[in-house]
Amino acid sequence: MLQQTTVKAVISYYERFLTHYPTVQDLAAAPLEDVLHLWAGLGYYARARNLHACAKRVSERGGFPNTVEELLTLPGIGAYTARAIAAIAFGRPVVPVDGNVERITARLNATEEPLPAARPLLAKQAALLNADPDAQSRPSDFAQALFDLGATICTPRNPTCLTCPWQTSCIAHARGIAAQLPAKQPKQTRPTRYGIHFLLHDSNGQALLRTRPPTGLLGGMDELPGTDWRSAPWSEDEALTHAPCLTDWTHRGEIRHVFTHFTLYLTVYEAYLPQSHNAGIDSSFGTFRSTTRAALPGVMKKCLALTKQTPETR
DNA sequence: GATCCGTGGGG
DNA sequence: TCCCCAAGGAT
Repeated sequence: MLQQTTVKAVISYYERFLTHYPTVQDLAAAPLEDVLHLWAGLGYYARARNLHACAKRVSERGGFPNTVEELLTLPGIGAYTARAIAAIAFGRPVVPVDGNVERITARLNATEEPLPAARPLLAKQAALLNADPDAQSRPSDFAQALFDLGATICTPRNPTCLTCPWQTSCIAHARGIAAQLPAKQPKQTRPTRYGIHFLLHDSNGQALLRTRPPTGLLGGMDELPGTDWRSAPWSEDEALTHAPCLTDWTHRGEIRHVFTHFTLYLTVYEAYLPQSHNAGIDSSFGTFRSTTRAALPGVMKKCLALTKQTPETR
C-alpha cells in the first residue's frame, strides 16, 4: 500500500484490510472482487491485483521467502519492496531505496545526474549507506531511520540541514546545493481527455455498472457505462448516441480528474427507469448493482456524487 | 530507457 | 490554480 502512497492516506485502508484478511491465507482465499472493493479509492489498482496474486503464491509455498532474491520473484515486489521486507521483517543487512533514500543519497554524494537516469548510480551509492557496523546490526531500524530522515529533515524542499545528524558528511550541504538535489528530468505536459458517462437507476435503488478489463487503467474496477476517453470533447447529440437506452437523460454536470499521465473531464447524464422498463439493456453496458458494494475508483465516485446535487453544493 | 498506472496533500 | 511528490512495479 505504501508504494507511491503517503502513510496518512494508507492507514485507514491498511487497518480495514487487516481486519478482513488477518493472515496471508485469508487474503489468498478471498475473491479478487472483494480485494478490489477494499482497495477502491487508494489508486494504483495493479498493487491490489499483485498483492492478491502474491498472497496465493506465498500461501501455496507454505510461507514467506526471506531472501531478497526469492522475494523479487513475487508479483508486486520489486527492488525496493524486496529489500524493505528483507531488512524490516527478516533482519537482513540491506538498504531499501525509496524516494527518500534516493534523495538522501543524491545529497550526501552531491550526485547531479538527473532522475530517472541517475537511478542505477544512486542504488549503488545507497547500498553503501549501512557500511557502519551499528547500521548492519539493526537493518530494520536503519531502514526506517532513513525513511524518517527523508520525511522530516532531508525533505524535497527546504531541508532542515541545521538539525541533520549527517550534515557534516553531506557534500551537497557543503556546496550549498542540497535543496536543488536530486535533479530531475523536465516532464512532459499532461494531455487532456474527455468522456461521457451515464448514471442509470432502476426502480430498486440500484445503478447500471460494468467492470473494466482486468488489466490496464483502473483494471478490474467498476464504472458507470460511457464513451471512450478521447482527446476531442463530445457534443451532446453525439454523446447521447452512446447511452445505454433511450430515455429522459438529465445533464447532471461535469467532473475533472487528474491521473498520472492525463487530465480527464467527464460529463455525467442521469436518468431513472420507470418500474416497468428495467430490462432490455445490452449487457455491454453492465448490470444493475448496488453502488455501495461495487469497486469504484475515485473518478467514478466523483461522478456518482453529482447525483441530485444542486449547483450551490458543488 | 520510456510508459503506464491513482489519489491526496503541501507549498 | 498549479506543480510536486509520495515506504514503486510491470511491461
